[in-house]
Amino acid sequence: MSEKRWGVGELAAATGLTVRTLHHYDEIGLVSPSERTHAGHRRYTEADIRRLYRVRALRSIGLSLYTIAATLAEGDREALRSVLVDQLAHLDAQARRMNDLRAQVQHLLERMNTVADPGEVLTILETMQMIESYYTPEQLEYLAKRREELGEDAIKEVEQAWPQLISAMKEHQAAGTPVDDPDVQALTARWFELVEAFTGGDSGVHESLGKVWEEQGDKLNQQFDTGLSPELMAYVGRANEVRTQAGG
Amino acid sequence: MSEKRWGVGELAAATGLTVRTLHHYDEIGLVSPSERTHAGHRRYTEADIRRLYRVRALRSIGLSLYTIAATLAEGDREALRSVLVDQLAHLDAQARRMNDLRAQVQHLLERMNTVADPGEVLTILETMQMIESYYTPEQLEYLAKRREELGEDAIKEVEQAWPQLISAMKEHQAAGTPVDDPDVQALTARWFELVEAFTGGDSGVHESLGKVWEEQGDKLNQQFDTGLSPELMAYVGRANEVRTQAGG
DNA sequence: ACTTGCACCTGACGCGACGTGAGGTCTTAG
DNA sequence: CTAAGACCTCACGTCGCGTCAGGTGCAAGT
Repeated sequence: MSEKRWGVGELAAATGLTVRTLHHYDEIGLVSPSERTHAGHRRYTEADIRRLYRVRALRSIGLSLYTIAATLAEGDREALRSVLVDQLAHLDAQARRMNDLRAQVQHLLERMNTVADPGEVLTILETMQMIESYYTPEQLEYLAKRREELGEDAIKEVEQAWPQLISAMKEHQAAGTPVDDPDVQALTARWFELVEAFTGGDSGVHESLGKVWEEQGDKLNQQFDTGLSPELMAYVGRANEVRTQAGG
Repeated sequence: MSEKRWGVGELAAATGLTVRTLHHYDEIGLVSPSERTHAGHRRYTEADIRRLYRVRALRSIGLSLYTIAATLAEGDREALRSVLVDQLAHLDAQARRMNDLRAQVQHLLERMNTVADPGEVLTILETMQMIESYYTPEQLEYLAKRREELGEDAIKEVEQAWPQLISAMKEHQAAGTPVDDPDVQALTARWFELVEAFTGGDSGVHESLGKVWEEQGDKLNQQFDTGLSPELMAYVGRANEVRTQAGG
């Protein structure tokens, strides 16, 4: 009746796994056959196969073999729920990462169309990385903490606010609006508000950005047509002087 | 002037990488220092560092070190563009996979709330996998091909159509509507239309599903309250007999 | 002169989930 | 008696480094 036993090859063919995979699961003790023939051949019972199916189910949602082993060892409902919840968060994070990367790659491809010299394309890459690495590890750690404190939503809001702020500021600068104009002053206040909200008032971050700007600003300006120009930065700087003198 | 050279530790601190990483890049010939001191210490030139920045930029968008090496070796614009395009597709696929997995996990969590016995939760897992593995590799390959032919949108449409179809059919069955009722016949036609659209008329797939149904139908019915009951399957079967006799 | 300390070196194992042989054993059919 | 399968056990390769372990070169302090 239920005495039927399965060999590895047979089981592999039935489940679509490879023999090596079953060997591996046996090696690490995740799914071991209950019996062996006198020749040492693996003989899987129905119970073994049920365990195998559970393992595959948990694998199919992306859990590691280690986690699966632990979960099946616990065997209770809450253990399973908690790994599923963790996995949900993990997959969320992964999906977001992928989307972010995707956006970067697409951005880069679009930029490539507007640049003539092939060498410049690579220079863009260099510069991208340089800006990132001008943050020291401590600063990066600090920023990461801020990110947690503020929460994802707040960060996204800030990131979406920036382009609008920049373009508004650009228009004023292009139109020659004086820096003590109320609109400009409001925008400037908002500008530094965002910067401080994001950096937490860490002046080291500002200095780093200033440093990279001195060295790379012109290049950046040439290549990133939608970004910040040195003129704009100077304009904002003058506006901020007026602002701080007025306010302080 | 430009005679400054950098040691590994110095460079590591400046870029935020580890010394080991720089060693690794040197080992595989990806970024090697142009010089060494007489003591064998690595001395990186500016050109080396520019190469390093390019490497990190390409890494930051998820390329493998091997791909980066190949791309930088080619050095031309089209090579870069093509790897970026490939990477875009790759990231797309990854993101979709993550989202699919996420959906599955969430689905599973929801199901867990409606089931009492912890053992049953694991049985759900078993059954999920069993259904999948009742498809032979050839069948799976075939289904994958169909998926491509039909396109993602069509598949999604079908998947969304199923629950509605099932619940409508369920109501008729519960109400005792005769199987030759025009509404029921229309629903049945749609039912098998969807099945065939999805499987491409591969009867092997039907047989597999029939087989798993005989063995697991009752269990499935107990655990998946929103799904298909044997009674409903029988009802649809009878409706289909009427349909095929009427049409053929 | 000796020690301490630091930055650096090479070499080698470890991870995760198997793929891919290599080389030997057991069983069955011809 | 042999050839063909199906099975066995090592054991190395993958990828991008982390993490020791053990040794060298050089400058400052004792």
